[in-house]
Amino acid sequence: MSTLAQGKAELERASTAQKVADMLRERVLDGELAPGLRLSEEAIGGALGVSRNTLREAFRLLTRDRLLVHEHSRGVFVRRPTGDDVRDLYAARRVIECGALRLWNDVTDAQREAVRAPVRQAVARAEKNDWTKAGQANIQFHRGIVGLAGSTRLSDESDRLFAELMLAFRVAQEINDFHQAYLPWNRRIVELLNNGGVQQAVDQLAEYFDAAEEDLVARLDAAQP
Amino acid sequence: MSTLAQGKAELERASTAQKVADMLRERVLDGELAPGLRLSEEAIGGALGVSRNTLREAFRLLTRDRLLVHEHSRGVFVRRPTGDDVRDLYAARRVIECGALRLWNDVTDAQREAVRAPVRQAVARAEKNDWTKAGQANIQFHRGIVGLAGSTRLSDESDRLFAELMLAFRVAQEINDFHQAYLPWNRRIVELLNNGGVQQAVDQLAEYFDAAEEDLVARLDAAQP
DNA sequence: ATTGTGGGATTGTTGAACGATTTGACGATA
DNA sequence: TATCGTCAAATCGTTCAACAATCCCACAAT
Repeated sequence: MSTLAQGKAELERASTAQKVADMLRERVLDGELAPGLRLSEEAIGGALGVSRNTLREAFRLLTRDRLLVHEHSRGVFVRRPTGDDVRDLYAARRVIECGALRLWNDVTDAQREAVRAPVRQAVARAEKNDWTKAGQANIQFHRGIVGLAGSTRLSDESDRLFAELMLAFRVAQEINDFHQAYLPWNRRIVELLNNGGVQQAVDQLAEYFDAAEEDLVARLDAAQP
Repeated sequence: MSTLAQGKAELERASTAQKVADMLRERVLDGELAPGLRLSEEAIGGALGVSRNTLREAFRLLTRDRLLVHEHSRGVFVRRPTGDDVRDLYAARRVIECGALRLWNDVTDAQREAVRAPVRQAVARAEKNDWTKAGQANIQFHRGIVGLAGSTRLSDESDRLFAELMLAFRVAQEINDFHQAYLPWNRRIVELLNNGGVQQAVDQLAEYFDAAEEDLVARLDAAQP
């Protein structure tokens, strides 16, 4: 029965708009479609071989994820996060992740492992100088923290916040070395959690957010007038 | 200059899809479009005088808000929240609102007042037996709590959670008397906050969530097999 | 009672069309 | 020279019609 349940996802055909949206999302997060770029309906639709109506549905999906911004009669643009956006994002993360981390002692072992494992991965990958994968593991670490809350809605929204943050990293031109600087913080947090110091771990996480936000805002304001 | 900024909102014409979505959202939250109902593209589009394509864009917007669910090649339906949905919703609220409430001593007076005022309103309206308005004030109370975080993204997402919860109330057929039962809780929370007992207020809020969730899930499972 | 098997209705997607809006260049005026 | 209309081109917003793909339901067959 379990194998049947796995096959379910494959059977659920994705709509064309969904597939187009997934493709565009990748391009945006990769940086191939740079922040601020305008996405012409005709050009993109022609290149992808889908009609304008279908493409517009894909745009709506990405607008929901805040990767694109829609301006009336002007078109859709790849979002270019500002300093205020970053402050807003970190205000949300502070509440969500610190709140979730406080549940550490009330969750399953699997949930706790979903926090610990990514840090081990990040360390291993950092030693190989694979900062791209180390950065992905860093994201997984924070996804694991949110997962402690046990709410798919909260996890989904957090994924959107993370994606938007990736855009901000790109604008600030610090995709890789950003995660690098804060990896030690993650290790400290996991150590504190393993030793029963949940409150101290939460404090560390809050400090991390303070430092990361300040750093990112500064670089962002420097990168764009 | 301030008057100019106010007029900005009026100038920003809403698209047809946006207006249609707003209209449908009202109908859904009113209960005029009952949970589980299928929304025919042809029927709704014809009644509202908009094309299928525009209507589909409106559907996408409401699907983002989780008021509608989209099933491939089957159409869109008014969401019918289940017990699991409610548990998920409250798991998210616990983290968000309890986390936000902990910031009580670090926010502006205006933010604190946005928490106190709705409770006063709810009490006044409850005395007049206007439970509909009392319920709205109850929502405002929780919106105020989320607002302590100072993140528009978090507030927007919370609004979606609240809207989805209203749907659950409707299915459980306890729109009005639900808020009534928990009004005393809100008063106690505000009292504790005013007397400096932030941690106790958070504990009270958590208890409120526990009770509300249990109650709602029970009624929901009883209302639908 | 369960399993094919139609046909009818609805959604998914496309392509074209036209009005509305934005944009940028061009020239007129002070 | 700088500012202000004016106009044409490009693009978006919306509608419409059409067809393929899919789902649903009733009916027949075993």
